[in-house]
Amino acid sequence: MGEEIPKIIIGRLPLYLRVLRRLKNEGEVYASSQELGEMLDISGAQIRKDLSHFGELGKRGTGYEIEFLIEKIRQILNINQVWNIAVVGIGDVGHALARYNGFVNRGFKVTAIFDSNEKKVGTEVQGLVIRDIKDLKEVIHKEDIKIAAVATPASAAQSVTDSLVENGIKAILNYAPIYLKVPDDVLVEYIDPAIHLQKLSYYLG
Amino acid sequence: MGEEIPKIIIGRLPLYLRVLRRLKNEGEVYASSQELGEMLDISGAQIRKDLSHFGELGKRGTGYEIEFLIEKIRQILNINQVWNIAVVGIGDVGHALARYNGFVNRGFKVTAIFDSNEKKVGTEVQGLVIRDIKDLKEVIHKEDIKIAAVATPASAAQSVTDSLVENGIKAILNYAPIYLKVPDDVLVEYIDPAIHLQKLSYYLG
DNA sequence: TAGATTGTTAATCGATTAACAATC
DNA sequence: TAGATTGTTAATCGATTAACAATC
Repeated sequence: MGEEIPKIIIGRLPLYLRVLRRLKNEGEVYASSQELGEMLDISGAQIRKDLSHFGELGKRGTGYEIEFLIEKIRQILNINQVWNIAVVGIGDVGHALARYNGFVNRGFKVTAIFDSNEKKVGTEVQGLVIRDIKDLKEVIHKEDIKIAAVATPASAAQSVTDSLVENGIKAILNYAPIYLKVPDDVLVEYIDPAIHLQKLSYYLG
Repeated sequence: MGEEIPKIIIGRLPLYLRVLRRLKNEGEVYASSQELGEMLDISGAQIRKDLSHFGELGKRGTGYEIEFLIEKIRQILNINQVWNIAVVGIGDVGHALARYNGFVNRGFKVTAIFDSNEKKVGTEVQGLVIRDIKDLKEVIHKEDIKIAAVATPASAAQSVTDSLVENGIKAILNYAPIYLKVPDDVLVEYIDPAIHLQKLSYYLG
């Protein structure tokens, strides 16, 4: 129970959740590891192994009860609650994030948006007022925000990150095309479309 | 030489490229594997091992010549050319992609944008006219497009993908929150902010 | 009971790290 | 030459897969 779960397994749980939700929507009640594996292009053995870290979640001979497994994974990932998210930098990407409806029911809600441009501050996006980046401290504490998305230009990303960390942010989704320096107890995930495309072009010869 | 390079190594090359470019901008001429490793939070040994797959690219006692290594990695990744990109689905995400300037100088250029909404078709984004999705075939061939980004709603993503594949697209950057079924010779990379956030929230207890 | 599928062990496979001779 | 750092081998570590007894 107390064992450390490998990061790579945690990384697959959200994918399991996504296909389980789809199956549930389609009216399915049970799913076997093989069935799930085929939908994700991974082996059934791997899915069983991954899930076994969290207890005996399936029924021999039957498979996994979808509704139960969804609830279980939501618990494991701590998304049986809604996390408030701050978005910093309301350019195209920040704007898209603020309006993104893929967060609904997946555990997250953008509740604060920031920019440093005086012309943007005070205007609204999706019913949220863009706040001045100077108000970071106040808003983060008031809204009890622990996760932030950095969508500023690369030049501003590190200093914005430093402010976020200083104000208690523990996890960052970084869209700026640089590696962010953060303390060991702060987590960062990177999203950079150019990086993803560069992986693809290798194989296009 | 003829050996297959592990996918995980190819995945790191774009990151190496990014820090090398940064060092070059800062006026540096040489970088050691340890220095690069510290900037990326990986070991120098791993960087040396990765690069050794492509020849003897460094100088013992000195490190790697930055400009040379950048050029070499660009060659390996096939981004010493510009790939035309099609973006399908011009909602917030598609719009952000069309206007994204992080592609410049990194090997890619959005040259065609598509939507199925008649009200959007014909309007311009970043100097590009939104084309009807029915014109996929014509435009893809005319512009010699091999890579596409899918930024449609989940419900349309698979059928759009099928059309793309039918028309010769070999690599897809998928923003729709579903797993896409494609033939073995077509590559897909996935970007889903909710999935990334779910990985983070696990660690927030 | 017969059939199906889990949970788990052991075997395999692959990636990372440590260490150091080669060499700039 | 002395110092530094690569390229590479061997050792270690970790992840995936195969196989099957347990059991629903």
